[in-house]
Amino acid sequence: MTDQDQERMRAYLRKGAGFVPQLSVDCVIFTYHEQQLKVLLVQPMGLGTWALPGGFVAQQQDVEAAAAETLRERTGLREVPLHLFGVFGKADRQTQDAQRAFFLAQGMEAHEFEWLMKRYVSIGYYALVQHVTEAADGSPLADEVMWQDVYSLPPLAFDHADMVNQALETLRTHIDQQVAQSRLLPEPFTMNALQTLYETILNRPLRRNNFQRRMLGLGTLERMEKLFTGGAHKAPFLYRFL
Amino acid sequence: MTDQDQERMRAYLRKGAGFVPQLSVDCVIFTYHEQQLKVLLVQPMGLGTWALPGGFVAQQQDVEAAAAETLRERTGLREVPLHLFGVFGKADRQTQDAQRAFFLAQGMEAHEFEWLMKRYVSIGYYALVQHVTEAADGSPLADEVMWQDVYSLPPLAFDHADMVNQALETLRTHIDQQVAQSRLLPEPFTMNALQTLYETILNRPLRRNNFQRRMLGLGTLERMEKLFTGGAHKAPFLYRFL
DNA sequence: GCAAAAGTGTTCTCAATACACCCATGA
DNA sequence: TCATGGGTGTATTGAGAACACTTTTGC
Repeated sequence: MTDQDQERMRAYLRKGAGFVPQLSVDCVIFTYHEQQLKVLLVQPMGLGTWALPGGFVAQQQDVEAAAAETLRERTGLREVPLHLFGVFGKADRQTQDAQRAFFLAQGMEAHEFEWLMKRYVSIGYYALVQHVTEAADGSPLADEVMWQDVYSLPPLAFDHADMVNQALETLRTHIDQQVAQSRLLPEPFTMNALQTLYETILNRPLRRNNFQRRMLGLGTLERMEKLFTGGAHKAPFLYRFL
Repeated sequence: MTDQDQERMRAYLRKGAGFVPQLSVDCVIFTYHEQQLKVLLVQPMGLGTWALPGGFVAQQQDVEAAAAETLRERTGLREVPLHLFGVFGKADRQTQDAQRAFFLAQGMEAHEFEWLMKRYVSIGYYALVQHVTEAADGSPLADEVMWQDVYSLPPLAFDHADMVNQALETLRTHIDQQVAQSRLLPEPFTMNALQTLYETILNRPLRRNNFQRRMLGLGTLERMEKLFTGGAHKAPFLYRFL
């Protein structure tokens, strides 16, 4: 959690105003690095559990803008299209104990947050973004923020593990658009690199030749010159998204 | 709006407690009657505008349960699967004027609801249900409740017209499951009746023979005996959903 | 018998799939 | 030269679309 977040959080906890009560946004932010599909996790200070980056919605703020703000603060990324993937509105999705621990971790006294111990409804947004290691202010991501392999997640707070799963399912059904828009791979890239990315997201092997035809059929790839360097074998074409 | 609703509404307005503040659910409830795709609309007492049936979320209530409750009160239907189709969270989606008119229509005095004049975030659910003309208590649907042809809607409150459009898009993409689950047609029905239903929902003509093959290919239809009565021509098969 | 509605068959296309083969490279 | 990775061609399958033909029925 960034300092800025702490600030907003404290302001919310103390003032109890300025935000829409009992409403939050949580973001499942995927990236791809070192052949792994990763999710951005945060560890609110003093709380021993990892969680999704989330935030509150200011009274004058669109709900989606609140999610975008969270994304910007944590990764410095702007103009990234966020997509709704679910609403988490079960009355008992947060236990009283977990909530209390959360507020205590913010350094609050019990009497300060007792009135806040109500159920929260959370709106879930996801995005697939470039791998970044800097927060909005240009500083490196703090210790309490990390990219974690989606296939080996630590225990997460509340129902955040469910959220990741639902977001992942949604990402998979919209993989073509998401990958093309994300500009995730350093261009130009080889077809093999693109295939590995797809296989990582879908978590299953794809057939090389069919994959190539399918990708070229989408009409979003431009073929460029050849690659000579690294390969110990035939030099593959390079591509980039239109 | 039913009496029961009025009651809940007043209680909310007066007590300002018991519900999650600034959060609502709105339901787009589709049915099919007289070869028209219809949407359930309500007209809050005294307000000159039609609106979607909506409600608030009690503190101990799941968000989806709040939507189901609305559906049950208005139509008496239970166990109907509701599906999320969107979140409407723009800060300015309700104008102050419209909100004021809404509260005034409830018979409230200005000083009673002034503190309530805040933005609302609404969770949108939709369902495709059998055509019913009775509310939960067995009484006929009141004057302030009507089924209206989706293709000729009156002006709706707030952003409810957008909601209907989004819900309709979602319904169309899941038409097979929705129609099969809805038990909308009186069984047994002819293939022609089913096709007309599809054409009404999709708002475009379908080819008779291809439609038949596609439907039978779904594996959810059971073919029965013949129909003799009405037809002035060849007697068609009858079907029902498995 | 004829028009209209209903049932069924045929063809074409396209995408997805699976299999197979050739090419280029560097160890 | 040969194992490996990369590029491409081909056959098969199934769904969807478009067209055609036959069957049944009341008038």
